[in-house]
Amino acid sequence: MRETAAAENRPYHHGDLRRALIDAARRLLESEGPTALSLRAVAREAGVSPAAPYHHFKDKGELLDAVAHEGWDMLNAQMAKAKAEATTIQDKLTGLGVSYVRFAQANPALYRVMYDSSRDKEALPDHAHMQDDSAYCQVRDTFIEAGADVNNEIDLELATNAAWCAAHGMAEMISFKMFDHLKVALGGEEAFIRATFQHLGIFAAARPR
Amino acid sequence: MRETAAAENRPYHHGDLRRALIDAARRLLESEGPTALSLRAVAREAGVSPAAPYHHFKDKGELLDAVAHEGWDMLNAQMAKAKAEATTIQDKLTGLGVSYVRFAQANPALYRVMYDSSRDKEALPDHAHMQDDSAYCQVRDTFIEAGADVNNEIDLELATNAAWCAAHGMAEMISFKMFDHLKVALGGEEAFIRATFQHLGIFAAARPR
DNA sequence: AAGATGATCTTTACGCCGTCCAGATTCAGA
DNA sequence: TCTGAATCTGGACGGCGTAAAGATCATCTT
Repeated sequence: MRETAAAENRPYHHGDLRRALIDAARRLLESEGPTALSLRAVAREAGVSPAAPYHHFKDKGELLDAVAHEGWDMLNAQMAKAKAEATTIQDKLTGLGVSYVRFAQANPALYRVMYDSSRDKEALPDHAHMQDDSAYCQVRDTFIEAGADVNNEIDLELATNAAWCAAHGMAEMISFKMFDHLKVALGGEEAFIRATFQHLGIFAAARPR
Repeated sequence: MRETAAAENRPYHHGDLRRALIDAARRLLESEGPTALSLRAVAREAGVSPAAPYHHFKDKGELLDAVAHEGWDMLNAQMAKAKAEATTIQDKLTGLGVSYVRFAQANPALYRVMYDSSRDKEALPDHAHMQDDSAYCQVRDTFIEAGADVNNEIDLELATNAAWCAAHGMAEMISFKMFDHLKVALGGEEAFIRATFQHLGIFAAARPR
């Protein structure tokens, strides 16, 4: 008797069920949305019994955490690419912000999981803002490149936080239909994002003070 | 046989079960958080059978919508109060932003429900941004009072949207522990909010352009 | 090589959930 | 007063997260 999903032939026990579960979860997240993502559905998609995941994750939340972790890694990578491709400091800053919003827009369900699992712990995961290649550090470093005062740690963090607020706020707003006419008037979504950032100042110009 | 919750003696059928259900939901939301808010629990809290709510709401989502609606009304009122109490235009703008964030902070579960039920419809509810007393219109009007060009509708909407992004982003960030040391360093949460807004420009100064 | 050990997976079960349906109760209008 | 509609109850269904107990299988010890 064959499983319908992605199993085919299982070598010993499964091989790497943990990996398979995370992949199945991300597949379901894309295709069915966040509300349809149940532990049982993930197990089903991976071709395994409903209780099997408990040997790899303490509970559903821990599986979601693992999915969120990969989301942050993807976001960090995408922003690094955006920064690398930009030439001027100005472009780097704006590019980072636009890249952030575009990620949220391209992976809305994943983006939601990333913040939901953060909110439970009342903290963004460390690798999302503490490691060298993190989105947070990339923004902060760009502010430094732009001439921000390295010695004023507080102000540097404030600026980075402000940028994060702007980007996250924009990421949540852009999917609301109420702004569609602005996108049209400005000639596309990216123009809308850039225009909003311009009003917020922070991504449009480095503001060493 | 008496119910344990808030029923006591029911006159005819219940009186106004719709009202009672919304109140029960908000009570549970405050005390138990958003994850614990099930339709059955709400019915239980209201002292009524699990199927009773279906005579007043199409499904769970519609009950949540009603709760969200009251949340937006509360937010609009709180922001109107903040604006009325401020004297200068500067104070009005900053006060609106601070008031928004404070609301989200004081009612985190309600704030979550407000945006979750919006996201499902891909639109903020009309009364949250279209009526005269809405938070959106209050911010926009203040920009006008501050000298924004009334004829440039697009730019005015962009500015208002930008302000909303900043406030919402800040509202989501402020509960993360990773910023606690900034709150301490700046001498309180409100100072942290104001300093961040200052970096974002938009709430710190009207920016007619 | 053989058997023990422990990790992995399945089966079964429990209580909670959202929702539907059939019947009871009560209100309102003729 | 009778009738019909609105409101509420009780019970049922399938899906959920998760725990416990048993089966299976890779690996380690001797």
